[in-house]
Amino acid sequence: MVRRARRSSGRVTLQDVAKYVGISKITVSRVLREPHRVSPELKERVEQAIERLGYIPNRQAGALASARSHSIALLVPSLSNLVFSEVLRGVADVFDDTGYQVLLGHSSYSAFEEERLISTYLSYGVDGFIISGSRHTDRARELLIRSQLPVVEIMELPAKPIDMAVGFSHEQAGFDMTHALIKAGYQRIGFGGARMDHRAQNRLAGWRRAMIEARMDDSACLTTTRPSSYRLGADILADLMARWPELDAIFFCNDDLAAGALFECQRRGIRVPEQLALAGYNGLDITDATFPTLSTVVTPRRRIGLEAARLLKLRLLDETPEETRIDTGYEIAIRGSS
Amino acid sequence: MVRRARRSSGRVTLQDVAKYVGISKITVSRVLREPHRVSPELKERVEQAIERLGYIPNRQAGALASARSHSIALLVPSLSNLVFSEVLRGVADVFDDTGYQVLLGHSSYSAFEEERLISTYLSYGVDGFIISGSRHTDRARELLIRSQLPVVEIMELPAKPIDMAVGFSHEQAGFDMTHALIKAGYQRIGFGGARMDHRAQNRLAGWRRAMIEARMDDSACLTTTRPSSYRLGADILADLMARWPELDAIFFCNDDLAAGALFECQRRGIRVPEQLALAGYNGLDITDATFPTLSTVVTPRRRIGLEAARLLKLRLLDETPEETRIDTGYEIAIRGSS
DNA sequence: CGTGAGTTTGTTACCGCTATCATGAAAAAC
DNA sequence: GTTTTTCATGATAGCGGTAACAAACTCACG
Repeated sequence: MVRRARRSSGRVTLQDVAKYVGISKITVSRVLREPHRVSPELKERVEQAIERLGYIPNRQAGALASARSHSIALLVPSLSNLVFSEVLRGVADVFDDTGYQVLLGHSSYSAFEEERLISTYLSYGVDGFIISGSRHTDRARELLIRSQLPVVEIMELPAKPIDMAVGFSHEQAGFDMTHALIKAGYQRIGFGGARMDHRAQNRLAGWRRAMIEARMDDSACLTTTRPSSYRLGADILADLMARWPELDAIFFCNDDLAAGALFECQRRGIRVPEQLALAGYNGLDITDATFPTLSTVVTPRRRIGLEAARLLKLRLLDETPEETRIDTGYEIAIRGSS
Repeated sequence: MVRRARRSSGRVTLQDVAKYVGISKITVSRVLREPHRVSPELKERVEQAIERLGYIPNRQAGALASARSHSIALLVPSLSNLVFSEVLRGVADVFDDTGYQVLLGHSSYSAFEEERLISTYLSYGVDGFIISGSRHTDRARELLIRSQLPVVEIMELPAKPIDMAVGFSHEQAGFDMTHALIKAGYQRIGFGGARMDHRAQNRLAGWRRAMIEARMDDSACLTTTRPSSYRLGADILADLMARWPELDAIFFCNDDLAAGALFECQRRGIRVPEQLALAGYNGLDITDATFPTLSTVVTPRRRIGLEAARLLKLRLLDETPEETRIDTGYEIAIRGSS
């Protein structure tokens, strides 16, 4: 019934390959890691043996022996948010063909879950971290610092990163978009937000600062901690318009909400942008596809991934990056909806 | 005494905890894995020591010693496709709090990349696989079979799975949606497709079968291998309408295309569904949000993830699932766009 | 032809943990 | 009271690799 666990897994090991060729296993190991140090003929024979026996290296053993796992962790809040899939693409582009494996984790926007993930990936022996956000639990911070591993915090731009950082100011981006709306002549600008994580709050803060600087009323603000969705965008639009019918523009803390609001406007016959202007945040594909197209803050997600990976890679190769805190900026894209 | 240089990583190990408490390391190990086998007082002291020293287990060492990594691999074609983030959610829901780690890999719709991923995750010593699709390279198949690990193929429903399978027939789903359009009275139904992976081709086949069965013209079909996007949906719509202006309905192989086409209709002043009906595939959130809402084939992505994970988990616990090939079905949702 | 440097291969000792078996003491059974 | 079982803990030997050092062999050069 209960099978006795064998000590040996039955898998082909280095030793098996070595015995097959009639050499020692360290030489087989060298063929895989430092082929130039092995004579061509022997290398050839070893490679054939590997092929014939179907040998697959055991990375756990390798990592244990060398104290290097050749893997890094990329921690994001959400995988269903397209924002982060582009970050991943950037990271993957840099680490492809370097022999490094990118392990993906998602914290569901929870700092505690993030802490757990950090702990998990430390136990996997990752060689470095790329982590979204700069808000962590104290213990998470401590884990990272004590690990002495290279860490890149991305998306935001903390004043004092744990180690390195690549991102931009969401507060300033929120300010700039609001400012652009104001300059375009909109008088009564509302704000709609969902999820309201740290970054969304900063966008809101930017909106508020711009409104106050322009001596405009900053009361038309509706936020919820519920996760963002198209439907929620429609609901928020409805609520905002019910409470502040005089609004002539709404800045949403992300594109999903803005798109959902646009659909709701179409449903209600509200003409965009004539009656009501809309703006989103992130510059997802959809903002460029809807009718009218959506004004938005285009955030350089892929570039953030690329730069973060570049910094981390340098560190992994024991080189010193010229800078360790990169402001990628963003772009205010005024489109059909405003 | 010439002492060899130590290779130790400097990290806190089981041995350190054991020494701190004044016991052997195997007992510390037991506290973590089989706490009931350790006396309560000792357990308490060990736990305090672990806390105090900040011990984090090394999973690679554990996996190496026990030949069990307590991790599984989930391989999907794409992470930017929201279809798969819901599958992941289902899988994660089952494996949360089981001590199993879900390692995510994406093949970018390439069978060769998939093969590479399988090899990589085998070298990580995963205990099982959940793999999207049933089209694999010969070597990938062989790797999986030889590994003797439990494997669940998902999304499609192959006649002869490698091991287990959870999915449904995309051909039948394509047929059913087309059939529903025909029954609703549409006379000239086109098909628009992108990416055209195996599953998309099956949907096309279903459309074609329904058209032929109804003795309708199945020539109005436009597909491309380019990746799907909203913009591409607009382009395909434009091309279809240019070549077959008489079309009164279009079935797209996914929701992104359908939504993009809808936006393009709005742009061109084509009334949906009066002048042209649209239908998508997958039932993403957006289909329920646009105006009009989009008819679509709602695929049970989360459930597929749940069921696949359930089967795999049973296998990992050495239990035998009652069935190893689950047809989840799907739902034809007729909404505002048709 | 001896010598030293460079190249190629091997030996040994771990990495940090767990499987297995062993041990002594306490509890249960006879 | 003795034997058996159970419980709590420990000693030992790996798991499958790699680092560090060592040895054997090559080859150029004086």
